[in-house]
Amino acid sequence: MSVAVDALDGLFGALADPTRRLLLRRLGADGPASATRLAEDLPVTRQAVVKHLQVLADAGLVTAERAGREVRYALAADRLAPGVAWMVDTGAAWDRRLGKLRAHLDPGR
Amino acid sequence: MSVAVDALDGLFGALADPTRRLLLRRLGADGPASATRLAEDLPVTRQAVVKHLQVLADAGLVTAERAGREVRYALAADRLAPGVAWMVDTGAAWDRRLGKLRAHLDPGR
DNA sequence: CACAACTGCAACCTCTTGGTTGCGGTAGGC
DNA sequence: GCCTACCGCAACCAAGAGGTTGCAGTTGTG
Repeated sequence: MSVAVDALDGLFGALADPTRRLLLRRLGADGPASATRLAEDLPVTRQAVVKHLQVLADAGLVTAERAGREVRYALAADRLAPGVAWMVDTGAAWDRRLGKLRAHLDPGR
Repeated sequence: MSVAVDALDGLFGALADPTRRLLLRRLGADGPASATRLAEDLPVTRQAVVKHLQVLADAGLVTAERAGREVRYALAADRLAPGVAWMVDTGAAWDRRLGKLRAHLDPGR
């Protein structure tokens, strides 16, 4: 299963697909649901949805819990945090560089 | 070239690869550089790096500017914003739902 | 019990991705 | 003017992603 060298691989990889982002949005807005139910509104098969949900689960963005003969998938939105952190960090490093550059070009302030 | 239906496809897709994240980090930390120079520190060919930089450029995360016989690639960190926004929005929708649920379960305060 | 509704597994197919090699073009240095 | 960097294009390749179909297993209901 190629144990993602970096957890961010799984995270951003999961978010790279529009269907998966839609699933996350639905789960966030309407609450937990089963794969069969989620597939009803989508132009793809239940199996395809299951695969997407598994990718999301591997990335930790979704939790799967069995309830009788259903499996309810729920959003785990806190797992988005590392992604946000990475982006903010990267942007921050860039800002610092710009800051230094600006200071250098304009030492008088 | 499959004109990414959603710009977020390109953004998250670009960030899903560790080599590309590394490139962004380097460009952010050390400033603009050429593909040849960037490839020196990586275990892949220049051509592979060029392809990665093109993906990043398509996502708007990097700008390419010709300087003599070199091409300097620079980070465009502000393009990370839509990604951050999407994540925060998704998390926020989830929080609101949790809030309503909590209010419903515990109306006494 | 019998039947309907869900899930789970597996095979298979096509298109994309990350990577390589080889070669031809162009810009600077001596 | 010649040689040495760089860049750009194209062909090619193996592996993975997204999707489908078909079928078997499990759980709830009349």
